[in-house]
Amino acid sequence: MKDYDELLISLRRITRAIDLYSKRLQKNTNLTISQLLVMEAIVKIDKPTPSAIAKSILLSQATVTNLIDRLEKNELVQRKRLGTDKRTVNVVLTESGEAKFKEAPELLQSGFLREYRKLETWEQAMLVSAVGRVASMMDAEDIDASPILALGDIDSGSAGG
Amino acid sequence: MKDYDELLISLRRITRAIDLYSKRLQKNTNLTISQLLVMEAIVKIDKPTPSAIAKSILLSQATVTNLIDRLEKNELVQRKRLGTDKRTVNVVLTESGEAKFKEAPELLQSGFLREYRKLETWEQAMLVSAVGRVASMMDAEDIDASPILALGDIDSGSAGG
DNA sequence: ATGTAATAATTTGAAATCTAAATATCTCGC
DNA sequence: GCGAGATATTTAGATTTCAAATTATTACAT
Repeated sequence: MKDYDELLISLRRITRAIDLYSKRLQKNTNLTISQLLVMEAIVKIDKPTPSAIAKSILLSQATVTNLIDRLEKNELVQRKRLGTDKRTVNVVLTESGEAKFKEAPELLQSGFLREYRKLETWEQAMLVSAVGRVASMMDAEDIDASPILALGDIDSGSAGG
Repeated sequence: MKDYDELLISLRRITRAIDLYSKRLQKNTNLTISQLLVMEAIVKIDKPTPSAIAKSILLSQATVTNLIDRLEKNELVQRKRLGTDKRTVNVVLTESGEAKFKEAPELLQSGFLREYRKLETWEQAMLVSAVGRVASMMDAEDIDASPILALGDIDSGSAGG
């Protein structure tokens, strides 16, 4: 039993629940959470290029390209080269994309939201703050990338990140 | 701006951090978090069958099969049909699997663990409790997956939600 | 102008993960 | 002993996700 076992399990429960919800959405609406996030970013951001979208929803550019591919195949978004810089791509919602986006479901399980909204304000704030704190501790800059190398890689050269 | 935006972002940061850490582990040790979890389960569980492992680490059976495939290919585990029931498979660590498992890294980023372990006991408990609460709210049984049925399936028709 | 470096996007390759369907085996009743 | 239904596992197919390698274009220095 490690001192972080319980936390680990809770985190796995959360990520799994999110994944399952995403898959359920896909089955019902043919859109996953990630795809919806991309569409939301397109609406929100000023000039929604793949890289800007990636930054705004915390995904790599490659992943966003992939998601846009799928959305484009389903004719919900369209790529356009608009500016003078021909490298940059602007992504826009199609008409059917806008329609679909308007009636899109929430990005978190409605069961969760129902419970969450029942909480007192201070309780909500407490949860938000705790989860935010864990997030900060988790994605803090990786000074610890090297200690791992030290475990199995002592003799060969360091594989830089 | 939705009332759960901040929470959503924190959750995404967490899942991403975990995913990136898993990929970094793979690069350095040729093992992902999930693979390590499977090995840990094999050590911990009495009769580690794929289904028992799946239940213990909160993954589907199919996923565990997949992970065992990979571990077996790398000769870290072995499938054995031991009992009288020839449907069940027992998974055991090979010698090299045991060796690798012994020197395996932690399942959470060492940076996170360092910070976490600096906290006062009550603070740790608070985080664990908060994250656990979110997990419970998230993976609670989805009564809202089929609200129509929940009302008493009056005309046993439309199932799709 | 010409070549090198930087930037934007895409492609490629690998892994994790799920559901649903297929396969193999077991148990029970007759 | 045989067939029906249950149980354990695997296979198939889809999506997400990343890093690294490629491709296309721009910016800058000479």
